[in-house]
Amino acid sequence: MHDDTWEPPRILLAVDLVILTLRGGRLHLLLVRRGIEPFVGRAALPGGFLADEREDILSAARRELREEAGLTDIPHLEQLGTYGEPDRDPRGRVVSVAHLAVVPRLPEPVAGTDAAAAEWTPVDDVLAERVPLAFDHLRIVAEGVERARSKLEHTGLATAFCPEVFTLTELQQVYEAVWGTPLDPRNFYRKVQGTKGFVIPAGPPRSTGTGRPARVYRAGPRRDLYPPMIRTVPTTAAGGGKR
Amino acid sequence: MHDDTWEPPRILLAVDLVILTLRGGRLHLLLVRRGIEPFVGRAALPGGFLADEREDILSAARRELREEAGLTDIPHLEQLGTYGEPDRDPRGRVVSVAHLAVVPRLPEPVAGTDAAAAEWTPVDDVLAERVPLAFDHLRIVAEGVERARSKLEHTGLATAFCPEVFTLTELQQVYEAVWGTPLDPRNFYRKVQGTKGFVIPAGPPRSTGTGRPARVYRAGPRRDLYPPMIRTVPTTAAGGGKR
DNA sequence: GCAATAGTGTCTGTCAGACAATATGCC
DNA sequence: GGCATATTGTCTGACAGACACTATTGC
Repeated sequence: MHDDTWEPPRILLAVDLVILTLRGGRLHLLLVRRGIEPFVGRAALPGGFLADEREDILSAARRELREEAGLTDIPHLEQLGTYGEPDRDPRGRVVSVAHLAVVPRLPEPVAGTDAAAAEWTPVDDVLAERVPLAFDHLRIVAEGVERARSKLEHTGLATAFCPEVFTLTELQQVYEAVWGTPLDPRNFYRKVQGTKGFVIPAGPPRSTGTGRPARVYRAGPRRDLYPPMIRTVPTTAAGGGKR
Repeated sequence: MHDDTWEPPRILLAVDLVILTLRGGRLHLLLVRRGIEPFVGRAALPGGFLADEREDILSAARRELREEAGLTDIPHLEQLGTYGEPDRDPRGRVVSVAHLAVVPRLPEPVAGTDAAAAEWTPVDDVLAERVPLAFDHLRIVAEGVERARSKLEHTGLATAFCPEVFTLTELQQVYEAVWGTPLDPRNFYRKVQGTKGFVIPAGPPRSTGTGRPARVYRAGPRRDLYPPMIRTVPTTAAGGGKR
């Protein structure tokens, strides 16, 4: 197939991070402002090259999370996909392994050490292309958000958006924000409580200022939800066929 | 963070392929026998390095599929994940992008041009470690098979295991083989036919030698199945709780 | 007719969605 | 008490699982 002198090409390996959280009932994404070419000044996903020959890919993702976003406790971090089109980076052949991270709401827009600026941006603005991104990052964001939406259905990922202890209403708001659909609280309660191991009680009810105090829970050990949470589809206008 | 002379490491990029098919009602996997070090003589996934600096990752996967397995029509090929632990390959730092391919039953064990030998191996034998694999390929296979099982539930992937036209019984056998669960044909019929766009009629019934001839279908345009096909879980011994 | 497989109809329990009613805090 | 939110309960339609029954071929 090749002659004896053929050597496989060596390429640059990067990691990129889709970091999602909830702020004010809306899904937000952490973006950094690029300080160097290419795409100077453009918003981009946090990320960077492998530090050295021996760094593990997941470790690199965690390091970037720390360096660029100041995030140290990561409730959830998983590989999303690998993007390696030959021309995605004008500097040469760069293959990037994208990761999805989900974090609870944090104190404030974290100022990274490496990045010029890191800020939370509403996901809607990014997907609607009101905020242009560098490289092929728009596509990566779209796939990351869809992954998160899908994982909400049949895993306990939703709890990763919440603080250590949370109320069921807060958990419901996670679903509503990520899916963009309102849910009936009563059915939501029944569903969540009927799914053993999804959430577990954590202490006495906590007053929220107004109304009856809600019981608090923490994330349970259950990883796969069955039956899954249902992402209701807007009924197709007239008559409503099945989706 | 680094001094000005720092340069990111350059690494080798490979693609590996988990190619699944059905043979005799059992799920099989294509393996090649390694002809060179490391792991000479050991079974391994088909795969190889990027051909050159400009080759796309997906193209590389298709090329390996052709070169090592002689497969040209690929009904389904998708990225599975990227494996890059520093010590997974004794030759140095190799990062591999694994892909999942699903093909209909083929004429016979294809003899590759590159590989010393390519043969279909029952997935059970691999997962039970009766057939030892090179590198971290066992883990890749496990994740590929689980991905296939999962995609059967909520996508039309099952049709990729079938020839151009097929009967519903054949389609049912795909589910039974991949999931390892027997299904009730009558409920299966009802379910599949109630899912618009999953399969579409293709010509008159075809006699199978004995019994009533079955209607034939081809894969429909539907990609996501809702409601999903159900993978019934063996009831947990005594009393049967929900899973 | 008989064997064998394809395909339909019916019954029943479970679960999702709608929504009424009750509980418990703050003022 | 009055307001606001949390939580429980009930009703109903849709669907999954079990299984009896009919249809269509080869012999």
